[in-house]
Amino acid sequence: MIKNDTVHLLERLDEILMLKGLKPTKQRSCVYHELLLKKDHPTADELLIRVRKRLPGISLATVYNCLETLVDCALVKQVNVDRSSSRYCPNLTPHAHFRCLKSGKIHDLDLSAEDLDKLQSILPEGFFSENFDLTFSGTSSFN
Amino acid sequence: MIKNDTVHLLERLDEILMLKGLKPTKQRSCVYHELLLKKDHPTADELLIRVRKRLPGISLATVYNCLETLVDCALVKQVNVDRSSSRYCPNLTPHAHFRCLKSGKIHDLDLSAEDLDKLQSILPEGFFSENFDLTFSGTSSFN
DNA sequence: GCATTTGTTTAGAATGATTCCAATTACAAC
DNA sequence: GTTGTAATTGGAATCATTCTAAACAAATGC
Repeated sequence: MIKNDTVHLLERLDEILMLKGLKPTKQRSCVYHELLLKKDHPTADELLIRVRKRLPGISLATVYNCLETLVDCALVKQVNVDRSSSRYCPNLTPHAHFRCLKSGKIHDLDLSAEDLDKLQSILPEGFFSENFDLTFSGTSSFN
Repeated sequence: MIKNDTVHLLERLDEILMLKGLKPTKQRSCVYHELLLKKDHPTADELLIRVRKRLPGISLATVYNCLETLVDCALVKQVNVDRSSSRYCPNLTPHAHFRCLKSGKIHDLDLSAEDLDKLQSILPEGFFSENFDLTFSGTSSFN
């Protein structure tokens, strides 16, 4: 059975950091922990406020640094919608985003293997995609 | 037969502006014209340089204003990839974007009705999309 | 144990894209 | 022609993010 809970993910962070020659600091751990706790899509500012409950002295620059590290470690995805602040998301399963124009909320839409095939099939010859970014906007009944 | 050339599109701009109670100015016309001339995906800066060949006195603020108006008139799409400068695109047919990680170029990928259906089919119940934004990144043999 | 090294965090300054603002300018209607 | 309204302009302001230099912390070698 695959352990997939917060504790396990936090351990995994430390392992990955070590492997990359980076240090497992409490700032990195807390930023990641806070992201895992509430899987909405917070901005760096919002995350700063949450993380400061545990680490009152942490700075915004550090939150940005930690997030950059987490993205480099492929533990977190950076979500950019329009030109507003980047949002960060610990959901690593392939998914699209849906932005509700009424509530402003961003929902994850998990994608099946079939969905992924559909997306791949859109690519014409000569284009090789490593990554994609799919964001719908409209209205959702799940606010 | 549908007239679809630059002249026609420029006339259409003026009509749409009039209908919206906005004025058909030479700045708006030139910015749109320049976008139609070379269908790459210029940023506001790049467009400023091009437009200044005809309208040497135009300011960056005006280029931004004109682009905003064009986007409001649904004649131009604003393309945001990551957090870099917005790019502007006069291609109104439904399409996705492909960013080549080698050349940095952005290619339009035109989408068939079938492709659009595939995208729609990704949406779960309760989500109603008015708009989508699909950007692939990877490598392309068309540089 | 203590000094050294190296990576990390911090606060504040700097940057870059975009928007705002107040003053002109350009038309259009009277 | 004067008046009114919207558009343009240049520069200032804003916002998110990155940079910088100094302080800090943890690991290593002595």
